Amino acid sequence: MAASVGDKAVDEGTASGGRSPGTKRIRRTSEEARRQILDAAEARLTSLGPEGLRLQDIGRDVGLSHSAILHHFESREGLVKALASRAAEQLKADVLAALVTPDGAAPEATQVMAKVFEVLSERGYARLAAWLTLEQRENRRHSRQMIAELVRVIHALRVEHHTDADRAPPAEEDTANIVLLVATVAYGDGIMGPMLRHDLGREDTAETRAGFRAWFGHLIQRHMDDQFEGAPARNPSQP
Amino acid sequence: MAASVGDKAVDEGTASGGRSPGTKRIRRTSEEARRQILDAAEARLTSLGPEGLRLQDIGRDVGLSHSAILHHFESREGLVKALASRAAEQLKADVLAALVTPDGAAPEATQVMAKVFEVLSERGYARLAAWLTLEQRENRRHSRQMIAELVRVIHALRVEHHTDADRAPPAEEDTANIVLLVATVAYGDGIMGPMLRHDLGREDTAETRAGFRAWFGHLIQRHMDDQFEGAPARNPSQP
DNA sequence: TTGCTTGTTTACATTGTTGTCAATTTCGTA
DNA sequence: TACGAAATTGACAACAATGTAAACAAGCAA
Repeated sequence: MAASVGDKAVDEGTASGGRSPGTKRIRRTSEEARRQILDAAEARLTSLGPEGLRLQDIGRDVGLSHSAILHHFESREGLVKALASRAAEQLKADVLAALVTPDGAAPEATQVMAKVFEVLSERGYARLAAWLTLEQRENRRHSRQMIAELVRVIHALRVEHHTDADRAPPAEEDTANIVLLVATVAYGDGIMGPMLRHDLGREDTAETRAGFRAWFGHLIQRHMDDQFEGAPARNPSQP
Repeated sequence: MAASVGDKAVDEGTASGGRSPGTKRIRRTSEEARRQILDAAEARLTSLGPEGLRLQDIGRDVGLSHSAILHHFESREGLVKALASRAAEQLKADVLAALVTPDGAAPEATQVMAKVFEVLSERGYARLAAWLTLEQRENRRHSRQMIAELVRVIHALRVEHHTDADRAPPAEEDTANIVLLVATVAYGDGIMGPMLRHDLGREDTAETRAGFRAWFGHLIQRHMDDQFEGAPARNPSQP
């Protein structure tokens, strides 16, 4: 995410947000202004939650009056819509990018999974999406496309790698369930993960997060590989 | 969840909510009033999202003025705190109840899992908790106790059922990961499940929800049983 | 330079929400 | 029945947030 929010308590500024008086007003291009505003809004939303999304506050973050924001987005509603739209597009782009390897080879399923987690869980999109979902005002177009694509690509990979002739190839529904599970876990982890880890007595560090992801990854991988027969009863979480 | 919210567009009522004028005012006990108010608030929160939590609206739902709500909960903040507290306690009670079988026998892990899903995902607690988490103002005491208890009980069950002498008993960390995973999925499913299913082209019916849960249950069960060697490569989602 | 476009601001209107307070109703009880 | 405690209300205060309108200024083009 971008835009600093931490400097919150300090500056008074004018009543309607904006830069400190005396300084020259800076004029951005329309796109730049929109980008900055969206960045700040996103930062506020993920760090402070729903209540953090006030036009004056956002304006103060980027050095604009709240009126300028209204000028660029028509209304607060328009800002939220734009925010949802951009987040969905970025999410889609990031995840689908993980499906394309530089050399054109087939991507590893675990790699894709890691990317989904990184974008959704680590980078805060899960919280954003959760909020937008709770407010029931998002646009599911991008997500739908992405999920379908994911199932398609991953299932193709599974079938391709399925060389064992005396066993049935995986059903597409199974792949769909896997994708559904991974997405669900990534969202759930992004939203409630820190709390749950805390409740478990674990710290919420990069290590513990990665540890859980790895354990889960093994679980999925083992299911996908169907290589249950030779696997020892070792615990994958402690190699 | 209780309290109807659907009858929203219709009644005008007085400015500050409450019953339609002319009818006698009814007097509840303090506990009853608090219960009704919390029910209505909970219903609004889960069905309408964060913005649905306005004192006047809640008052209108239960036939009270918003002042009465303030009288019972001091402030809006107090109401939200009480809401969080009660939800957490109910969740804990419901889930822990699933750990105690009527005949004193050990509970089935899948039963417990089903209960967790029912309470968290089906009954709307996940959305509630998610909102409270996004607002970062919940009380984690109950959850912490519950999770620890869950890990303890389930791990005891695993060790007890672990009769296979030539294999290492499951590590407690593995059990913790399982609980973490199930909780994460239950939350994620409750919050984003309907959307994700929709994105997958599935309807969000009791069947599709149950189908996914069953598939996931098998995955977990198979992992816990560690019975990978003899299992055929059948797809558990289509028996 | 002149003039146009448009990002930007200031001041204000409007609306909605929480919170306060005194007055009123209801019910249990002395 | 009368009294008192407590639930409930209605009107109003205080404030915060969105939205509007007119004026200002920064850049670009003729």
